[in-house]
Amino acid sequence: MPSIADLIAAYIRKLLEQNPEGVEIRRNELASKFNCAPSQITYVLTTRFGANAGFMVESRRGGGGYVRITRLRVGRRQTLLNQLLEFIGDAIGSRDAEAVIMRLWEEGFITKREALVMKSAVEDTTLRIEAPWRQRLRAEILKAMVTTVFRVMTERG
Amino acid sequence: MPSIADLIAAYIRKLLEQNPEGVEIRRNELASKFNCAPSQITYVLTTRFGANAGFMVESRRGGGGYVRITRLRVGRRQTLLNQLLEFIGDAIGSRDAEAVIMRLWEEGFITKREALVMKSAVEDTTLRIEAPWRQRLRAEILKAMVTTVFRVMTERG
DNA sequence: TAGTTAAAGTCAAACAAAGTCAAAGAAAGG
DNA sequence: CCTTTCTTTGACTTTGTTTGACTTTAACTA
Repeated sequence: MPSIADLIAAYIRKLLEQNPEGVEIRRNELASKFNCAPSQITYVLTTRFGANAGFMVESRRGGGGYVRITRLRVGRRQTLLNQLLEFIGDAIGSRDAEAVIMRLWEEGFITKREALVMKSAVEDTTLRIEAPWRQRLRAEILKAMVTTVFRVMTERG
Repeated sequence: MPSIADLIAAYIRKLLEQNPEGVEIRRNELASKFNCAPSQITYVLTTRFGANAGFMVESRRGGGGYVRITRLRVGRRQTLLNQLLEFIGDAIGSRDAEAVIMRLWEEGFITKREALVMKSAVEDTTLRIEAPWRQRLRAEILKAMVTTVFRVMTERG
């Protein structure tokens, strides 16, 4: 006998099939539809639709609140992250750094503004420090930012 | 189901699109159009069209009163930018740097993700370099990013 | 000018979500 | 059985919205 959690998960998956872009539910509504505590929905969301399952969950409280669930193109994501980190390596020049950032932007992982902010952080004019160290430092900073982008993308909230 | 507040906000945004210079409404009229308490309009104005969202709201009471909503031009932002740049100075510790970023976030100038990316760029663990230089470098990077945030915002208008 | 009326503002209370967490219960594994 | 892991629940918290009673300000009118 499947648990309620499984039924709810199946239901949400069905919704997602019908609308692959992402679905919006109301926690309490769903809970009463399945005759369970609202926190059960939260449980299903965290156990079955969390980061590692390849989904993103956003929500809002208060009147007109909602929970939005969207699928992430997960495969490409992880590989891109690894590709980029490898490409950056221990040291990287400003031109290559820019290429990394542009790539992220083209692939739709960051906004233009984020791209500009990131770029400004690793420009030669910002990193005023002796040449051999500059490349290393740039690599550190860039890797930190890129990793954050990908990490945050999979978090909730 | 979007809240009334969202509907009202959408309506005002539509008005602003049609007339980018600024828009004048009558609070009570709008309220009865949306079947809500007049103070609801005030609520929408303060939560969705405040200074941090880049708008200015002027109003007048009494007979022939009105509420005018206009996009904010650079002025006030500029002062915050200058304040922050001054605070950062030539060198800054990680705690203060974080405070700067938090301030930007609280004031609504950057998203949470942008905040996290910026923070990751200036963390101690990222800036692996001798102590006295680290503070300087952090200041440079932070100033570059903050300036970019404001510059890009201004471009968007 | 005083009084009236027509606005808009303020603020706190009530309401409406969703989140958190720990404890109790059920299944599964050894 | 006994332990561990997964599920379910409910009390409490946090966040966001809606309302209404009361205040302030401006314009008009006698």
